Amino acid sequence: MSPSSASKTPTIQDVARRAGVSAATVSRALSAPEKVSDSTRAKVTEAVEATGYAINQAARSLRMREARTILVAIPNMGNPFYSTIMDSVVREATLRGYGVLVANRVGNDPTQWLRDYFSSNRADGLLLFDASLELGHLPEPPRQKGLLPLVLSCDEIIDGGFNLVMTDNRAGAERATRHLIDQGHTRIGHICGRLVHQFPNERLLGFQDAMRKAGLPIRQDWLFPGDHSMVAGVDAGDRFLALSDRPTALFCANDESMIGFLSRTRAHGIECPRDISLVGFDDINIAENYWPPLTTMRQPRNELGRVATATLIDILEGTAPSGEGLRIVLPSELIVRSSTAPLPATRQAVGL
Amino acid sequence: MSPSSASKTPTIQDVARRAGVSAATVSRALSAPEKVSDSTRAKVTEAVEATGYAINQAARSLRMREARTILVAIPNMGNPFYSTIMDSVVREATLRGYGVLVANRVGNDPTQWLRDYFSSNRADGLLLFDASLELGHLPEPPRQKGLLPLVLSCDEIIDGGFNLVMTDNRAGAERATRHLIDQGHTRIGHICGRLVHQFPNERLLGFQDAMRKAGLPIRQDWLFPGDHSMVAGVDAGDRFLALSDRPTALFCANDESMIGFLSRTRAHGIECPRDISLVGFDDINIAENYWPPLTTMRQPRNELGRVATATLIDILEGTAPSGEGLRIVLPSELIVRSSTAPLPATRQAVGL
DNA sequence: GTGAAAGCGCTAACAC
DNA sequence: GTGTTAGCGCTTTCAC
Repeated sequence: MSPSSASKTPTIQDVARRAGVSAATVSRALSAPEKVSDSTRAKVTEAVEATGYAINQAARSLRMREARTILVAIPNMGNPFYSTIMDSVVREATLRGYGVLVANRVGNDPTQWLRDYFSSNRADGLLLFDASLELGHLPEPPRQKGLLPLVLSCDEIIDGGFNLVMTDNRAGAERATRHLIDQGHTRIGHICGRLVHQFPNERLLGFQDAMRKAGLPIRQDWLFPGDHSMVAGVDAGDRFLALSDRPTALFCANDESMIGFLSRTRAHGIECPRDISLVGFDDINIAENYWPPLTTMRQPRNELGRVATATLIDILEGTAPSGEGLRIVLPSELIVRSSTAPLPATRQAVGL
Repeated sequence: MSPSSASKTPTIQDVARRAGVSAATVSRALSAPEKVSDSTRAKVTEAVEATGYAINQAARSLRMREARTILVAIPNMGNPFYSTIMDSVVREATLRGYGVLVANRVGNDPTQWLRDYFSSNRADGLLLFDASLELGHLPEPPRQKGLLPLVLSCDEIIDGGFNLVMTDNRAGAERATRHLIDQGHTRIGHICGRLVHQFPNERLLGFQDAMRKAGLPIRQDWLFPGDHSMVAGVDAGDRFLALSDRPTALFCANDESMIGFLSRTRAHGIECPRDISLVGFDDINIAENYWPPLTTMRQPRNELGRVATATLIDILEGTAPSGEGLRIVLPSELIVRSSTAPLPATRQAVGL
C-alpha cells in the first residue's frame, strides 16, 4: 500500500514533490481549486491519490486558528431523546467537514470545563443540549470570540442573547392538553419538566394556556414535580396513588416520566387509558412499542439536530443570517395512540 | 477578566514573560513539574492563573504527533444501550485528559471514513462499538501505527488480532436460557442478534449450549432472525403469530427486540408471561419500567465503557499489559422480573 | 498561476 | 535547572 519506502504518513510536501509543484500550490489546489490551472490540479489530484495523502488537521488548526470541530454538551447521554438527536448532529457535521467532540461535565467548576475546550482550540462552537444545566454559568458575554453557544431543545425559558433551535414547546404543550380536553376530560394534571428557580417552563405554560382557555381549574395538588426522568414519573405515580381526589388525565412533560408513572400506577391496579389518560412529549423510539402505545407530541428530532448543527456551522463560517439571538422554532405534532381515551359518559356525568 | 490589553488568547510565551522564565520552562513546569525548581513552579503557576492560559491543543498535537483524542464509532447512536455506554466513555476519557470524537459512517467507502480520522491526526485510537458494521473492512494490519482498534460489546465472534472488551455473551445467553428451562419450559425459541455470514454469534451459541445440555431440541422454525432492533422483534412477533405450533418461551438477543415482540404479540391477545415467557439481554434503562417488567441479562454498561476506554488509553500510552489481542470479559447478571413465569403444570402435562 | 518564506504555539534536543 | 534553537505541517502574504 505505502508507495514510498518511508513509513511516515505523507505530508503536503510529499504530494508537492510527486506532482512537481510547490507545497503552496498543493494547498491551493486542495482548498481553492479555482485558483490553480487545470493541468496543475490534475497533477495534484493524481499525486494525492498516489501518496494516500490526508491533511494533518493539527497543523491546519494551528495555522488557521480553528479546529473545524464542534463541541456537544449533553447533560444525560443515556436519555434516548438526546441520543437520537446526536445521530443527526454527527451526520450534518461530518457532511460539512466538522468533527464532533462530546463533553460531559467533570469536576465542579461549571464554567471552566466548557471554556477550556475553546481556549485550548479544541472546538470552535458549542451545541448545548438542555439549557438547565449550564446556561446560568456561561461566561459573559456569551458570544465572545471563540464561544458561540447554540442551545437547543430545552423547555426552559431562555432570556435573549443565545441562539436557539427548539420545538414549539409552549404550543405543543397546549396542543397536547387540548387533546385531553377534547376527549372530555376536565380533571387534568401535569407532570412537570425541570423548573429553574421555580419559574414555569414553556411546557407548563402551554398546559396552563390550554386549561385557562377551556375555563378549567389548575389544581396545585395535580401538578407533579419532575425532571424528565423515569424516576420522577415513578414519584409522580406515588403521589397520584396517595391522592384521595384524582385527576382523570395527565399531560406529562416528556415520555420518560410518563413511562415511570405508568409503570408505578399499573403495579397498583391503575389501567391506562381505562382509569387515566396520558399524553407525553418527544415520541421517543419506544413510544410506539410501549404498552399501551403512547399518545405523545412528536418532536422532529432529526430536524432539530440537523438544523442546530447547520446553524452553528453557518455562524462559525460567517454565513448565518445574523448570529444575534437567533431563534428557530420547529413544529411538533400530536401522535394519537392508545394512552388516551374519551372520558366515559358515566364518569363524566357524576363529575369524575 | 482579560488581564492584558491584547485580546488574543494567551500563549505559553505570555506566561513565560509574566513568570520571567523561558517558554521551555513553562512547558516543563506544566507537563513534568518535577523537572523544575519549586520556586519556578510557583512563579509559573501564578502566571498561568494571572494570564488565564490554556494550552493550545492544535500546536501540541502538531508537535507531539498525537491528538489526545479517541474516536468512538457507533453504528446506531439511538440505541439506548450504546448511548448509556457513551456516558462512561466520555467520563473516563475526560479524566485521563482525552477528548472524545464521535463518528458516524458517512459515504460508502467503509474503510476510508475511519482511516481519515487517524491519518489526519484527529484521533489516536478507536473505540468500535459493535463489530458487525466495520470489522471486516478494517485496514490490515489492524495495529498499524496510529490505528489501534478496540472493539467492545459485540455478540459476534471476532477472530484474533483485535483488542476486545466485552460481556460474557455466550455464558450469559446460556444463563438466560437456563432460567427458562428452570421454569419448566421445554419448547423454547430464540430471537437472534446479527448473524455475520450466517455464522452463529455468541448469544446464539450460548442458547444452543443450554438447550443441548438440557437435551432439548432446537427447532429451526423457532429461531427468529433479528438484528437487535425493535422492528426485528415486531417481525419475530408476526412469525410467531403465524406459527401453528408455538414455543412457550423465547430467549431474545436483546431487550429492544424483546420489546418489539411483546408489543406486536400483545396487540394480538398474547399475554406475557401468561402465554409466553421472555428473557432479554442488556437491561436497558426502560426494562424495569416496561410492562411487564423485563427479565433480562444485565450488562455492566458503565464498566464496559470505562474499562474499554481505560484500556485503549493504556495501549496508547504504552502502559497496557500487552496490546496484542487483549481480551477482557466482564460478567453479566440475570435480573429476574416479570416477563418470565413457570410453565403452568396443566400446560406442561399436555406437552404444551 | 506559481514559488519562496514566514510563522501559527508548542516541545525536545542540546547547550550551559 | 534553565535557556536557545529547531521544527512539527500547514496556509498565506508577497514577489514574480
